[in-house]
Amino acid sequence: MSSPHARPSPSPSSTPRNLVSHAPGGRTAMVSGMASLLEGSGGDYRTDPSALSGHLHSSISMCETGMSLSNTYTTLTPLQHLPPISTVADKFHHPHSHHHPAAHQRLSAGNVSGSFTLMREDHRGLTSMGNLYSHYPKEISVAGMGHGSLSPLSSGLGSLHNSQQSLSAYGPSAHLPTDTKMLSPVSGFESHASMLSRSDQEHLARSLGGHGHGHGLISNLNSMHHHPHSHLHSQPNGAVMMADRERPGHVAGQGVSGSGIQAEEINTKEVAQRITAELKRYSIPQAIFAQRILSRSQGTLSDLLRNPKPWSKLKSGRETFRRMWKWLQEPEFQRMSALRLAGGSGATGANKLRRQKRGDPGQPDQYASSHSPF
DNA sequence: AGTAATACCTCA
DNA sequence: TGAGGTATTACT
Repeated sequence: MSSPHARPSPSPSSTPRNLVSHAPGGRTAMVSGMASLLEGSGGDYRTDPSALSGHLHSSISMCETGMSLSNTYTTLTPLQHLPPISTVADKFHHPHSHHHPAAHQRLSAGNVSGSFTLMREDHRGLTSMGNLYSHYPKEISVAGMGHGSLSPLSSGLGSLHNSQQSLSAYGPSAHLPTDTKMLSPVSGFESHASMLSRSDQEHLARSLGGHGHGHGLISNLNSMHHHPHSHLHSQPNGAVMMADRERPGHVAGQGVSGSGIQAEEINTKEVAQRITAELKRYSIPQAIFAQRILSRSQGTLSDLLRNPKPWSKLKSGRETFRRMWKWLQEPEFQRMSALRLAGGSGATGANKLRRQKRGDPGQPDQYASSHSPF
């Protein structure tokens, strides 16, 4: 290892990267909101939940119910950072429901935040988070979709029929080719749901599922469950579950080279866009998400997000997409916890260390997350 | 497939 | 103008 890596001399070869138009959006402001949540409340909701319910709106009182689980955070293992990426490859899908078969429990099928096995009453947590988060997301939704002046709900419902449409409102996805035939007959569900604030999501759920079955829907949105059928089910999150015998492999280059009993074909494009949207929404820097959730570098994430290769073309890269996809399944607060814990506890120290090897004081080590709200 | 590093962009 | 963040690309 004589030559670690020849530093590409800062050759100012004018990189033609100005052809992309970024969608503007006051992020820093949102970051502040997020920062408050994660650092202030975010950190507190694990250690001092009562502080929240103390001065928040009464509706947060529901959170009291879920607060018990907040305690769980403190007691539970603080997230054993990221397992070897190959570890979570194909084993995160069994909903080993022990006691309550059809109930309202979601299992965080061990991975990023697998430490938290949350059992809660479906939308409770979501609702409470909705209140907490109400600061920032709305703003961005306006910025992001302001072109159409669509209310989140409207666009969301619209996406039921055209899942890509709402997403295409975001810069990077605006240039979507016409081949959105991959999947997502129903992906519109979570598609828009994830874009809505939690409270909206609840409303939507209620609207769609009625009051009696509302939680059922949410449960479906957040947890995976394979049907005994032998047809491929489009998961509401951009993945298609395939029976071991019904393996297309001919669809628009998204064929699956599954193995074993189950092959989740993830619509990489869909996931990429979803992630992009979520990151934008919550002002989560790519670098943070990449490192904390994906255990990858910012550049990698950026590339994956912008140029997602079809699932069939992926090899080991599938793991990365699986993580993204998995993260999308998590409820808000769990996602945030993952983001925070993974880096805040210095769990992924190894990742950060490699950045520091430069030892050059002049560089704003943005990856060190020293200043990051996360 | 990913990392590292930097050019470039947007915002406060 | 500085800082934070993203896109791009050479290299492994």
